[in-house]
Amino acid sequence: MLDPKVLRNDPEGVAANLARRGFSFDAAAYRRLDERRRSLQQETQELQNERNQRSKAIGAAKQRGEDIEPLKAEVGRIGERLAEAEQGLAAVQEELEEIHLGLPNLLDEQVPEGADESANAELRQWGGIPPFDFKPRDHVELGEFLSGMDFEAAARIAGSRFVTLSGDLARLHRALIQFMLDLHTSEHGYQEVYVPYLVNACSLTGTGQLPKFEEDLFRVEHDPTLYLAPTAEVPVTNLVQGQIIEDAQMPLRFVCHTPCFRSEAGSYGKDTRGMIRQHQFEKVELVQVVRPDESWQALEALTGHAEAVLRRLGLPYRVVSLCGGDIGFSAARTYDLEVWLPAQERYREISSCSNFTDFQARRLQARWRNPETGKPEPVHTLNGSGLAVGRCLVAILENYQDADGRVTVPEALVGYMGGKRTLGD
RNA sequence: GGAGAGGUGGCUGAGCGGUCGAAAGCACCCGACUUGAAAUCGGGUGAGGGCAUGCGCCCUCCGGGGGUUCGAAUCCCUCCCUCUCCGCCA
Repeated sequence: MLDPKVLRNDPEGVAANLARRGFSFDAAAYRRLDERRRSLQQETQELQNERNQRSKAIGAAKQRGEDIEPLKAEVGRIGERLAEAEQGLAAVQEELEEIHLGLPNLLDEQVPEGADESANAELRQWGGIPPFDFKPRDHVELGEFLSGMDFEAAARIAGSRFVTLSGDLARLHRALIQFMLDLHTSEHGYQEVYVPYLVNACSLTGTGQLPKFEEDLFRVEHDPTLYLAPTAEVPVTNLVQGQIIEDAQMPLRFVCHTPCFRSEAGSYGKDTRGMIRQHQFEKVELVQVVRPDESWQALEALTGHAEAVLRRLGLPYRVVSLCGGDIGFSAARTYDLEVWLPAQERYREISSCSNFTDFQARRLQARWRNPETGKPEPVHTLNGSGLAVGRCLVAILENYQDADGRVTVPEALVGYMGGKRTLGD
């Protein structure tokens, strides 16, 4: 949700900013609607005031033992007018609320102009593009060779866009999770949390998935108030929903491993092969709740924490700043980490790190007590994958393969693999 | 699923249908005392919004929604949540 004062005072400026996303906002219509709200509100409040005054007078008259019947009749008539005004006001407010929940966040100045991912700006690369003196296999082939990655079994169990892992691959998958959690808790100052995987509509509205993106979610048929969480961002950020956080508590840094569930409606042709795009995948998520003046600095730090995972694993990657047309609904600025996949000969997203500024905080009513003003004010929230586990597994298989299809275990994971250094021996 | 108790300001916790936005305590802020601090004493301190934007005036909010009433934190209905006991169960 945008700052209502900004929206009211400068709807044209808001419209200009949102246009960079390709989002059209009718500032003039908004002004008219807000004017109507204002006059209806004034009228309603005047009538409410009048009713309150007269009702109090009735109370006083009654105590004096006077006849209050004529007074009651008079106030009754005000009540009728009031009910009408209140109804009109409620309708306009509902209309405004709907608009407010549908408006994406304002873009930060530094977000590159552009309509789609081709306009994303590369900020840096790490690890270069490693040479192969053979034609690298993709992770599906490697999974078949190593045995333990089974899409057909998953299809029997659930359907398409699922996978089963077994043996060393299942352990590697778990090793990645453990490694990431340990790194972020022991070296980056995050507190590990465990949260519900089913979330309600209020939480999803708070982080911005609802009301606009319901089709991306799985909803529980048995209890339609619940959805499967599409990312830990939802339950973890909602830890601060409705809270007023003391200055001394900040910044809050949470790390959380969860499964993520996405319907992938509208991506029917995309990434149908392999583990890249699944209905269910694991992620280790980083969430920060910070003072407003520290959020840009926090975004750089958080991105660095996600990058550290790739560096420790020795996986080549690049960092891109998403352009206006590619960035998510709630984000003011987003850095994607893209890992190199030799079989695809391209970089693929493995982490997305965003500063949501006060956008989620307003929806969540997550505030801190600003010591300078003594007042509760919206916090800033951030999150980033640290990292997507399935894609990370894919990247390791593809980058660490040899000509025979064996896979070297990255040094950082050997301890988590019980000392095992090579898969497929 | 059955029975009971309860949901009030940052926290704890009072609250006869009318002067209750709400006692008291804690916490916090200012001041006094003190070399300083603690303790003590005095005063202040909820949130959101509208008008004025100089002091200020007004509205809404006591889990959510609906109802009764001139008037509801207080009465009625309903839903949600928390706690205790019983049943079922990983």
